[in-house]
Amino acid sequence: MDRINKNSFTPPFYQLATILEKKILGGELKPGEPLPSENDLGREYELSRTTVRKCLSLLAERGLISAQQGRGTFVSRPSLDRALFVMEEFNVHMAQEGKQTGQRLIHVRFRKELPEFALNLGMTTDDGILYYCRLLLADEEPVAVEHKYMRYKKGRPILENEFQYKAFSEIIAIHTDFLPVRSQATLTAESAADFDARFLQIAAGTPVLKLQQVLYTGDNKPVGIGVFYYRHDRYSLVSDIQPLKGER
Amino acid sequence: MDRINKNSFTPPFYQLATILEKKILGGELKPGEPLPSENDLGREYELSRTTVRKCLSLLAERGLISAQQGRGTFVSRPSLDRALFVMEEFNVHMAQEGKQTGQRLIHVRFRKELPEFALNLGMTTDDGILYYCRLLLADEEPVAVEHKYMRYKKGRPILENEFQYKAFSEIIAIHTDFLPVRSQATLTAESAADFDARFLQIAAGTPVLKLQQVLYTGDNKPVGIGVFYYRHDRYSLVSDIQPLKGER
DNA sequence: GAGTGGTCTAGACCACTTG
DNA sequence: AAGTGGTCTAGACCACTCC
Repeated sequence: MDRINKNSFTPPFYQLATILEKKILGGELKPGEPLPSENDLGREYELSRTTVRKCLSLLAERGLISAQQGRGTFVSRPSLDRALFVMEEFNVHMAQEGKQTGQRLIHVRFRKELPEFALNLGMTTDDGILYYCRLLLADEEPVAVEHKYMRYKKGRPILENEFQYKAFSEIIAIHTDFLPVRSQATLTAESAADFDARFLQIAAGTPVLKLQQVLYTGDNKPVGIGVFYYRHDRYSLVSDIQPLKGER
Repeated sequence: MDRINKNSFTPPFYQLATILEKKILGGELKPGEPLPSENDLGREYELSRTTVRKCLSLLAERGLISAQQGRGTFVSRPSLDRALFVMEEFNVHMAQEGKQTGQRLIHVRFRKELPEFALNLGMTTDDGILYYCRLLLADEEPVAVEHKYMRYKKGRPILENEFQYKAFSEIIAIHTDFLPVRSQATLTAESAADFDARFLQIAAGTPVLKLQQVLYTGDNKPVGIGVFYYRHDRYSLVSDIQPLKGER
């Protein structure tokens, strides 16, 4: 049996987590089977229950086990066939890849009407809509086109560089009476429309990744919609699920 | 100041989390600003430091704050412009939408060679490759085509229904000497090839969502590759970021 | 050296499940 | 009634940051 080394630089809860992870991945503990109870694990490895629990919650986060009050903690089905895609803001995403981002404002307009898809999402016009559209660049090359629609009262000027440095939800919070607290996003593939294709420098009809984002207030009214079209050859999402870094 | 109700059904750490979340979303605590120290929060709300920490770790998980040892805990930039897409196995995903899944095995073949893209991913042929290809259905309608390549020794028969009920990583673990412990997946858009388009009942060239999954052993050798093509009108990913459910 | 977050302990009470 | 996980407390030591 592996023991906990209390003089190690890696803390006990993490050591125990790698021990248990090894048993699960190695098949010693099979899906559906219960782990020893928290008290038993504490006795076995000479750790307090709090520490055991911290370890188990780490494994649960990673989808390896799940706890059921009153019953026990059980090994989950293999989690390698899942994927987790974290989509950051464009600037952040590209910075992570070491690329310089730029942007070009294509349109800013005050509109009285919303496009049909926005109405279908439950958004209302009210005092009017501010629409803007930007081309997003990475290392000088076009990567995405974004279209934004937000509820807006005329006469509250927005500086152009706000589009650049503030998140959409911030802009709405600052320039309207609405406070977005919820965001729902949908990701699919689609054919590039003529308009977007032109700015992306691709042929119309080329596949693009489409991200649609809807921001809601606390009472679940949509107050902002963003639609992104990404060139499929310059933007993709990556998920990496790996075992815990084991150490002494 | 909001107080903690110790007789409530919602536990104190959760109550405190909603209190702090409200202050952050409402702008009372602005991005970059420090929260009160854990000890101070404990004194202020009459909770132990452990409980305060549990609350803070909940907010940190949700991206609202981040802690820095020795410095303090700080409010993060607005997180509404992020998105989190969790991609489950096909069966699980469709079950969540209340759909019945089915599948049709298109090909199973023992191959001596790998396609070029697989070689580029660092996969080696060795004793040979098992290739199979399935059509995935939801409520009788074609949704995706998957192609799988795994290192494989001849003469270890696989039952057809294993493809149906076991995850790819399980099949590899059972039928080869390799144990996948790491999975890397990439998501993009692409044009449907003739082959896939036919089975998906769409025109060749139609945009599809492409997911490519590579399974690695502990020493980071690829042992299995899966490629999925999803009809964009029948498959999309959804992310929903909402505030904590506040209660008494 | 004072203050911060990171970890750990030992013990307690609760809600839930099972025999 | 016994055992399980869920929550909380009070106190301790450590590593880190900043003055």
